[in-house]
Amino acid sequence: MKRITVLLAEDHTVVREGLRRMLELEDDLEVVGEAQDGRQAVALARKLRPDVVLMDIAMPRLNGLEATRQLRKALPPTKVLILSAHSDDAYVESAADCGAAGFLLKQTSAHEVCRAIREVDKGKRFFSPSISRRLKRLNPSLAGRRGALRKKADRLTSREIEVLQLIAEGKANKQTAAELGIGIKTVEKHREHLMHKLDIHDTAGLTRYAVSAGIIESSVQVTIL
Amino acid sequence: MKRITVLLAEDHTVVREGLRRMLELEDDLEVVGEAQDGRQAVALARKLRPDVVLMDIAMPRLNGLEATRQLRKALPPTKVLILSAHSDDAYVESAADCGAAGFLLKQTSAHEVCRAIREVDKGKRFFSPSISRRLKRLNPSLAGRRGALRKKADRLTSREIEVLQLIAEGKANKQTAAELGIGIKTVEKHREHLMHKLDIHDTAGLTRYAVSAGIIESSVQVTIL
DNA sequence: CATCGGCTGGGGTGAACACCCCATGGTCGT
DNA sequence: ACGACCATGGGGTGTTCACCCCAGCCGATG
Repeated sequence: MKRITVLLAEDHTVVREGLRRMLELEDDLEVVGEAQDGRQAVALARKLRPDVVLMDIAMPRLNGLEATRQLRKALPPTKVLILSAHSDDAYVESAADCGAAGFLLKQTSAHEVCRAIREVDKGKRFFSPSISRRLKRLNPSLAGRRGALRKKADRLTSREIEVLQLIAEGKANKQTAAELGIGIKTVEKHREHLMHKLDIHDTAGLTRYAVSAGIIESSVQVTIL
Repeated sequence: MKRITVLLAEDHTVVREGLRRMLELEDDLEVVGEAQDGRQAVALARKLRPDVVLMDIAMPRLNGLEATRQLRKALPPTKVLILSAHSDDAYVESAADCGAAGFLLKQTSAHEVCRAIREVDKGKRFFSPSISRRLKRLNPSLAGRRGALRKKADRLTSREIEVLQLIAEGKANKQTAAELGIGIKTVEKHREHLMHKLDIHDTAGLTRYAVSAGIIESSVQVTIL
């Protein structure tokens, strides 16, 4: 019998360890890797090609939603199951847009998490009951793709959101460039575009925007240990 | 040998279950109960009289800090170990005020959590390293063992808070100086003191601090992401 | 096929900032 | 009365940033 390979992406170590234990109790599930942030999750997924990625949303360096978008693009067969503590409309809404196969709340039991992993591995969708209700309320048509509603011109690109998060985390352009493996001038360019699109022309404003948009949390722990 | 009895208070089921598994791997620890919110934690602790309560902060009905205060009053011998995802100053500071014996971040490993439980059971205090640094900054007397007196050592002055707010609002030093009717160099000096006291050395970090400390709101309404 | 947008770069300039030195008053509490 | 802390300043130096110019490559879209 083929076991379902799972990659854990969760920045809280004790939670991640607990999740691994819970999943390892199941014979048909195999945790093949652990990531501490979104960027690491994308990198590990490319390397390990797991069947399912169990992804937290609030993570340093690259948040789970953006990581999901990149992952779905690079590895279409890999399913992403969002596991979030919160169920803000913005989260639930964009989780579907990002191509997530499911959305679970951390209030869910481990048993339910395992069940969800098996379902999404089979190609089905799986949402926590409260999430399903919310989805119906937000988007009765269920067909997704309401991107047309937003102004195309002012919408941030995936790369820009990525840079925005790093700015809000306090990274200098040089650090951001190193982390993304691109040149400083390019980072400056993204920063410039961000400021123009959002009509916010200072770092503090960008940071407040990132917080209120849920791209980061106000109490990010950048320096652990 | 007597085992250390532990009560878990954590509203996220899957996290709570994972924690239980991790603690049960240790021979000297025994999970005697689980609470899904602060009020239930207080009630169960009164009934079960555990040695240590592992308490999350963000919980429904009654938050972990207030629960800790009530618990310490009703059951002085019971030690409370805070396990939080965030390390906002307000949390850390009041955790000590509430009589918590320790403060861990969820970034901590399970091994470290077990160690902390044993330490606080023995009557010692236990803080995550990053929390210790923060405590020293907020209140040096508490950093050492059993400093009961509160000394306002490195707390921000009202002028500094004033400047911090303007920084977080995106004002440049020149604007701030004009608004406060003082010189630019003086503003720079306040900014310098802020960075030193908070150990935060970038505008984004100061802004996040101001948001999490309630000095400003991240009030921008957003639909992106 | 051609166009458009996104991502990637380089140059350059002036402003702003981080971080060090220094000093002068004022107000506390010991 | 003395040190401490605070607020107010000046000088200087090196780094970073905001904002303009320029361009090539690629993928999607028409």
